[in-house]
Amino acid sequence: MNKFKSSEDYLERIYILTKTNKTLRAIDLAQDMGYSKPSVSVALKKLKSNNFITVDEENGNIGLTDKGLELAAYVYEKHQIISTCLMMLGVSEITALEDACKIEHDLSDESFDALKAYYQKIKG
Amino acid sequence: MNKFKSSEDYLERIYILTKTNKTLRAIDLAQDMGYSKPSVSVALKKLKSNNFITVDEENGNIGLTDKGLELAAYVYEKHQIISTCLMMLGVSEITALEDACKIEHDLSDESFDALKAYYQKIKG
DNA sequence: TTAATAGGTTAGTCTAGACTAACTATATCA
DNA sequence: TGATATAGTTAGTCTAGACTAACCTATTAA
Repeated sequence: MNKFKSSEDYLERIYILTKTNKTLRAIDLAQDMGYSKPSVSVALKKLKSNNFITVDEENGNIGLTDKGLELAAYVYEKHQIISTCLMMLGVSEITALEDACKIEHDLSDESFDALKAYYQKIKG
Repeated sequence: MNKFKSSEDYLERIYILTKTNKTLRAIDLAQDMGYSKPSVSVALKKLKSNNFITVDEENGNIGLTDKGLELAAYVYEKHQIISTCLMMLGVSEITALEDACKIEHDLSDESFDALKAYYQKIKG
């Protein structure tokens, strides 16, 4: 997992942006994430070759494959629960979101499951 | 902080090993951490030039400077509290320690303070 | 006295993931 | 028709932090 931090970040962002935006191209992602066009181009090429995303030949629109969607949704759920838990501890929203962005890649499934169970119990 | 993960890992390990071992040399650290001698040599050179550690010219014994001790103790405290909190959530010790090792470098001071306050309240 | 062992360093390689420079291709506007 | 803007790619650079190969030095053993 540790090895794919960057890919997970891209996937999560694609997941979020394709939920709100109608279409998403490489250039939109570059602007959103604050990376250069070449960085995004190379990252997307890798995601594509690993079958996480599709890129429309015609218009360059990015979409998630089933496999990509599954991973992206999981990373996003981690992000949401970690940041919410931090905020419940009194951490400011901005810091909680920042920290969640980093921690989400490091937390094992076992720890995440435990955190999620705790979160659900608290939430009632 | 994110940039110095590796240095923090070395410092934390030096902190732990100098508490238990009488002396600590590069080779001991290499064996303990599972890295090659050259990797450790280069890492120690960096820690030394940043004034985190001292290395005895005579016998190669590694020691922490005040600055190094302060950072190492802080990272170690993070490690302890994160892993303990995870275990309180029901995570196995081995996973909790592994995850804490990674998360300790990412958690901001603000989040750590909040987690620590929570931990102390629970512990009573 | 020579050979082996232990500890450490130097030099060079590899990978991920960012970057810039420079290119291609398409579309639009004067 | 030709200039400019937009989107994307390719090639090459940089950094951190691991690696191996090969070296130096000091100590110990035959």
